[in-house]
Amino acid sequence: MALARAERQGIRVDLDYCERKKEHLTKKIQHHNKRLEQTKLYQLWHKIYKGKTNIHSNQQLARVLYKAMKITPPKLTESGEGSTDEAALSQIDEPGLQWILKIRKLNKIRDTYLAAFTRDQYQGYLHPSFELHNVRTYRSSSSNPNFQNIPKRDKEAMRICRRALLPRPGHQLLEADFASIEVMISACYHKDPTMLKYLKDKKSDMHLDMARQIFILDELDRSKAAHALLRQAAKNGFVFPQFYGDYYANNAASLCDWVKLNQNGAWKPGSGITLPGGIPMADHFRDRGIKSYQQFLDHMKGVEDDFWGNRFRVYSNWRESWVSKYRKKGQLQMLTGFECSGELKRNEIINYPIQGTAFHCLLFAFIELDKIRMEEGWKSALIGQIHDSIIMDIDPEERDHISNVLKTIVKEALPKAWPWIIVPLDIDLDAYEVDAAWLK
DNA sequence: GGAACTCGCCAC
DNA sequence: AAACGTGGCGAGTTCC
Repeated sequence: MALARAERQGIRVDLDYCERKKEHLTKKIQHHNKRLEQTKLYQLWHKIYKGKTNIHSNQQLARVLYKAMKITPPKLTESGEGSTDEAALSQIDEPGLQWILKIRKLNKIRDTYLAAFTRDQYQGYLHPSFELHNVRTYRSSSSNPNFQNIPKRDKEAMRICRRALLPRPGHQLLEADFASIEVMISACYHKDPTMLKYLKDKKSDMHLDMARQIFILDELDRSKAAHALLRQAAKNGFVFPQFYGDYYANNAASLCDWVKLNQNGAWKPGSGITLPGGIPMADHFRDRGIKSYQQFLDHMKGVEDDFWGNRFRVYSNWRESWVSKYRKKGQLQMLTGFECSGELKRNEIINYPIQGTAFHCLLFAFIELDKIRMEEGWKSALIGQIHDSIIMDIDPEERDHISNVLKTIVKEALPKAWPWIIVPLDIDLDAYEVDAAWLK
């Protein structure tokens, strides 16, 4: 019912802006099209496909690149065909591909996001569906339009799309995000003492510790830009993928992307990002006995063994026993009481309970907040939810009260209702300007 | 002309 | 033993 009420409230959308921006994008796309048509790539393409030439066909592109031009595919798709995704194309040195990538990106913004906003709006408001019956883990899904995948990381796409979404006049948009909710919930299952210490002690920093170990640096200082990047690399290139069931060989490749080192053979002195003090990453590693990608791979194998065998031994044991229990019973039961059955792979078995339970914490907060909103007759509205965050359209006068209510729900009501929560949950609020779109 | 499929790409 | 988890959706393509 709380989700249904959010659907009915809706999100205000700037229709004039959407129309203007779609036209603007169309002109830009036409311009990139003209540049593409001047390339050798396109001329060969047109020679093969004549009147059937379609620059949006990846099947045609694959045949031009990998058959006609005899380029070796840098990577393959799931079904074994030569891939034409961004990662593949950016490894091919062929003028023309840059225009394909630019056109793809602008098309995506125009046809997936802005077009959906104008198509799905009713009287200037979007009413995306939030559904609870689609996802195997008991998370939610969203559609018509999907409110849970609006661009954020790519700054250009983010600005163009989010500029279209507004608060009601005189109001402001507000996001309330659970802090590290999946890691917090995982700890409620495995109760690993090392992990619990990381989560309870605000001075400790798991990702920084992992960066120290991965990059063999004793002194790491988050306030230095290069060190902050190494921490990000450790977090997104090792720790989180490991939690999801990834392994060291993939991590090693990803980490090399982060620090700009080769993924084959020896590392050239002077290569890689520069560390504080002006030392190149490759030289730093060389002085510590790692001179090539192969040696880095061996190093990462050791880091992984230590991660699960020593640092998070209890977490690792929980995974194994959780998998055996599922295999014995054919079913797993979450801390919320929800069950999953059917054929599950190892990584699914260890991920589902964490993902589903984390979302149920969000749902608990969403429902309680909505209840209090109705009881107290707020002008502010709950308008959506993105797995671990609540999106509101608020009256600025009510902001402090909403903040207090939310903090109380998350820090007091939630752990009281669910005593298996043995970690300190928190939620961070982030408000946008009054009358401003969904961007900073 | 619609269903079902692949591929690519956006979010958490 | 296994090799990153969950979705929605647009465009192209193939099948019926």
